[in-house]
Amino acid sequence: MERNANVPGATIQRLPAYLRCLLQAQTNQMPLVNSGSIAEMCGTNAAQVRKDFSYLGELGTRGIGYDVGELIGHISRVLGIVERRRAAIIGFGKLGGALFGYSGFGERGFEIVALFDADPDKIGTTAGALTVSGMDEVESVLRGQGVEIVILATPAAVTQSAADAVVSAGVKAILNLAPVSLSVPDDVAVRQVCLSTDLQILSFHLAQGGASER
Amino acid sequence: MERNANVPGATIQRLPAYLRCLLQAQTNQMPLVNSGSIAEMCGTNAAQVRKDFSYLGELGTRGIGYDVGELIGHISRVLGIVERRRAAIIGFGKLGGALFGYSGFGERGFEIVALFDADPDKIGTTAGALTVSGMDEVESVLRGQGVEIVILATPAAVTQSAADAVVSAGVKAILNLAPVSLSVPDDVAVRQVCLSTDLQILSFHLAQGGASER
DNA sequence: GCTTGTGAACGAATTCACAGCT
DNA sequence: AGCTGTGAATTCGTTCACAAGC
Repeated sequence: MERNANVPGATIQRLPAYLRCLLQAQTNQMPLVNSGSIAEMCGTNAAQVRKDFSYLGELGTRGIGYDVGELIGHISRVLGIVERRRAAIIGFGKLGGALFGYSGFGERGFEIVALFDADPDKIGTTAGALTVSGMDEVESVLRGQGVEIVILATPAAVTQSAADAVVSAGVKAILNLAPVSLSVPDDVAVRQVCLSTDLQILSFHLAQGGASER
Repeated sequence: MERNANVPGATIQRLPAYLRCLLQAQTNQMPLVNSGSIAEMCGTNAAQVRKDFSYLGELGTRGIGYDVGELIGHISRVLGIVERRRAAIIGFGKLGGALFGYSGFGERGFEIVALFDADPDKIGTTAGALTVSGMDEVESVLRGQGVEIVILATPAAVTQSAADAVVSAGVKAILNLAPVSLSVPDDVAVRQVCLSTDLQILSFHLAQGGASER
């Protein structure tokens, strides 16, 4: 849509962290930052920060640094979160419930507008302003609500079929919390989050003795 | 400790996914697999799989493939999860509670042996076989229990100080679920998991139109 | 014949180092 | 003088293509 197609994937993965640091700088009444201070806050290095930002345009002023407010606006625009995106959670168990209760999504550009679960005892119950829907309603509710992103917090065994319903509803972005690799058409973006995986990677570092990472 | 120091980081990050697929193959009574079938299960390609495994040694048999049981053993050994590692959760709110209730850690090499929270109302309460301890006990309990990995599920504002206590206790691996970048000595491995970050990356893909990712 | 293991080619990402503005 | 923006150099990771072994 934009010309951001040339922004490297590795850079995009760091933009949210930059955004977080910049919002904090803004809270701390800092009107300007330079690449060194951003690097320090995010745990990278100054050259990396400048190179990353350079893919987005010429955002700074030589000799001065970057305007915090402008940078926040620019990164938000690139990430497509200038207005909040509508998301849904499928699987309203402990994890799904914890995520729904988490306020961080709202602050970072996302609004949860639908909840789904397979358990008949949960269907029809309310959580906040929402009512939990059943799995047979996934497609219609997602379409009706204009959901753009779905978070899968389902048991592993049913996750692929949930994903299939989500894809049928025309959703193009899925965050999968179940420990299975999904197969979806390749115009659908999937991100896999698996805490066991992260623990195993940490375990490797323990097995090695020394650390150093990312 | 081992000679695995030469295994590239990118390979290590894929080992947990391979392990997951292999365990599933084992459940399905498949005694052998080849690089192509592993690739399909994990969403990579065969050359990648063979190259990754080659860093761990010569694990397969030409013309035949890989023995599932042997591979599982080998990868588990490299990841250092042949015996379960002891972990703790700091921050026993909704998220911490959901993680504690999750059985997947136990199946994948980890045992939760301690819980901590700052809330006086929670301290002293029991969850499963454990009693929730206060933040002033972090260092002593972690040492006493021989905890190797800590999961931080604390509010952002107190996460750095919790991390400091964890580091003081001699723990060398931290999984941080709070949306802040931690600063720790560089012999401590940290992995940052932030769902908002992942949602923002997905949002970028939506903003672009097409997807394609990992 | 089929599948692994691996050098070599290629491509992506990071770091360096300095020219260009303010 | 200070800090950004960026080509060039380097490092890291992936893919290719084929020799080696069952």
